[in-house]
Amino acid sequence: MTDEPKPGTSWLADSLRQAGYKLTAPRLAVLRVLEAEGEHLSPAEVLERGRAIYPTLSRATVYRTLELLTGLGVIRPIYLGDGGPCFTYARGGHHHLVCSACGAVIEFNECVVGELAQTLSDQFGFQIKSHLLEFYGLCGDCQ
Amino acid sequence: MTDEPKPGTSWLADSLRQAGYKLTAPRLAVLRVLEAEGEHLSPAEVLERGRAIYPTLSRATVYRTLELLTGLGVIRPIYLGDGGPCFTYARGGHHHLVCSACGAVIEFNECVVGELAQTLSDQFGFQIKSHLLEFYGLCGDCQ
DNA sequence: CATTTAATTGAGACAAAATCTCAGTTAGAT
DNA sequence: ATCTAACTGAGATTTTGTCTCAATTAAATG
Repeated sequence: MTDEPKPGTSWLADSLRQAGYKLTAPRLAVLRVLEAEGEHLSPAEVLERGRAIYPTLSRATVYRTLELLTGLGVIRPIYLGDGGPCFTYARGGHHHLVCSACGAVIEFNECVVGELAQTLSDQFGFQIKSHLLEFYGLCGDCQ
Repeated sequence: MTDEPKPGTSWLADSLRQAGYKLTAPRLAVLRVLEAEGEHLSPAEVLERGRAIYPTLSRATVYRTLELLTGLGVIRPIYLGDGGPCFTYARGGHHHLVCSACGAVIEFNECVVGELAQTLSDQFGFQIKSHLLEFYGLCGDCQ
């Protein structure tokens, strides 16, 4: 075994493989970008960074792969500030304070939704994988 | 005093007026659409429905008005499923269960964030106006 | 009520983002 | 090694969002 992980052994890659999708070089490039950055990447950024890994990566493939991963529930599009959608892992929780005026995003860690998640899961027969909790308002500077 | 609107006046219109913006017919058409539907309207839908009220309403005006209201913190863009952004009131809380597979959105009412909101408000000097709590996963049909 | 003025508007050019098509390529099963 | 359905890139196309500018208008003022 080398120190380098084999291609296609990450959580994202495993998700694709287990769902029966092929692990192609263009897809692996997208996965590597998502795994390297992890948070808050727009499709355009994924394309740009992905081409550093796999130069002929096409925009269509980026969108297709993001859609695929979204459908599998392993990444999620979210909205931060005014900059269009970006993608983040759909694992665990994401917690933001978003300023309506300047668009600043503050992350916090308290998680108060665990019990509620269980209740909702039971109540609606919904299998919960992740959550997003955002507060909107005015940051200290903008008040 | 109270946020309860007087009869004949709307919360959105009052927000614009109090911020010093003119209450024009095109803007009122947009407000009426938002107030009639309230939730989850895309800019294209606002334009289409707005033109039923004010036929020459332009796309630019829709975007400008949505941006204005967003800047005032009275509506918020959110992403549901795979569609583009849609707008919803930035008042109180919005609580969704979103299915990663089929895009179904279930709303629920339990609110567990009140105490946390106060804590964060104190901790970050952030004035909180609304929140969004979404759970992602698989709905009963898609499991 | 008429005048004034700065905010607001629509139309359409423009730019950016996202989707679709299709012939060629490829991962992975056999 | 072969086969085949899944996948791909390139670029056309559509959709979405932004910008400009001359014309219009809300509302303050007299």
